Amino acid sequence: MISTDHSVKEQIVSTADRLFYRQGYNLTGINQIIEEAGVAKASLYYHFPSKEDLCVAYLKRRYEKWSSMLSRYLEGVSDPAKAIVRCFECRSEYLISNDFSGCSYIRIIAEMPQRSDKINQQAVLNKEKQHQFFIDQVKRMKDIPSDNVLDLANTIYLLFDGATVQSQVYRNVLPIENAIRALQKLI
Amino acid sequence: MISTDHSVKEQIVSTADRLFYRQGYNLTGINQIIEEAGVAKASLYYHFPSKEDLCVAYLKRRYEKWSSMLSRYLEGVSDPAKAIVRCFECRSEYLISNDFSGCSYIRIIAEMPQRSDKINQQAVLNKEKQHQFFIDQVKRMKDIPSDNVLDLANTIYLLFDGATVQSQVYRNVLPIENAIRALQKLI
DNA sequence: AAAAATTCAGACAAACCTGTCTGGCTGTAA
DNA sequence: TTACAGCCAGACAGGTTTGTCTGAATTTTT
Repeated sequence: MISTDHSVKEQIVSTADRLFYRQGYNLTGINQIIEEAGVAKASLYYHFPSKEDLCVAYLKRRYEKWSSMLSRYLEGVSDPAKAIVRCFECRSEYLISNDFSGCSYIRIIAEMPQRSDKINQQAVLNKEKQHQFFIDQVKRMKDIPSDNVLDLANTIYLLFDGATVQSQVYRNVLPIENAIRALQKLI
Repeated sequence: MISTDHSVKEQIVSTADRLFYRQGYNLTGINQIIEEAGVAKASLYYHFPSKEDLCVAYLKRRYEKWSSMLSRYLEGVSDPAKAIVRCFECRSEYLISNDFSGCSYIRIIAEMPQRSDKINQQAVLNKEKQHQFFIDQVKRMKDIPSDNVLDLANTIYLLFDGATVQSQVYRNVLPIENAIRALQKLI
């Protein structure tokens, strides 16, 4: 039960993750997912009641991938200012290794503008975690007056999303490099 | 001939503009467009060979709308630093009056990741015009060393896209206000 | 061994999609 | 008057979509 459950369900999620991220949610059909995953359609609907639920699993998976990659980039880094720069450097590698597909949370919101459903809630939740990361780092920085912490974190967060989106648009990491230069004047 | 031609084609484009921007390109069907526009399907395909071509017209229309709105915001403004702030204030009203649908160029690229077609070219072209606006304004600013012009313009451009995207995600204009605060420390 | 959970292949339903085509109507231009 | 541009309604083709269902096989748990 454990090994088979893991194998089939894992195969479905990882295939959906790859296709949703590369092609977009609306342009990826269930039939393509099951074909490339090598599983039966009934197996997919056994684990996920609907495509929508599979999408939520996809967004969670994206966060896990980003999060573990970021952890690797932060190994041995104790200075919070350095950690923020490393986060942007991580973003650069993340986008390169994912064919400049941008931010999955932003993209899913761009694709499905109607709100109040599971998908949008998960996307916004994930984005808030990114926001919180910058708040946490700035709080750890010395000589930042406490009433400026949120402002600085928000500015960094704006640069982060701007750089991610522009890297997707132009298909290169120059916007990330621009953001890092801007960062270094701020912190 | 002139009035009828204008009336029907214009009706198609303005309806497509509204629906593509609100619902997204892939979730909007030709049938919904012709129904809400009150025109025949043959009329739509008389003016536009394909949905793709209609989308290009939509992107051009979006630029016209943004551009004319920005011009109103810049009336009587001669100081370039003030013009940049006004551009962000304009963005705030633009997003509010469009139900926080974000940037149509970014969204279309997010929806259709495959490149080298007319749609992506038009989207990138429109984004480059936004970029160029900031470059032009920064160039007009006094006491900016010429080798810092591009860096400053790029930073502002990053804040602009970051604020636009986050306003769409969170459905409010707080990110724009954050960006304006960051701006005022830069210029 | 019996029961329950998991997986399979694939048909099927009902709805949608883009784009084409038929055939006819109207108004303007030559 | 003839010709053509513009527009109409709607059928149609050929494909796609998500999700359901059948019925059987396999694995795991009890």
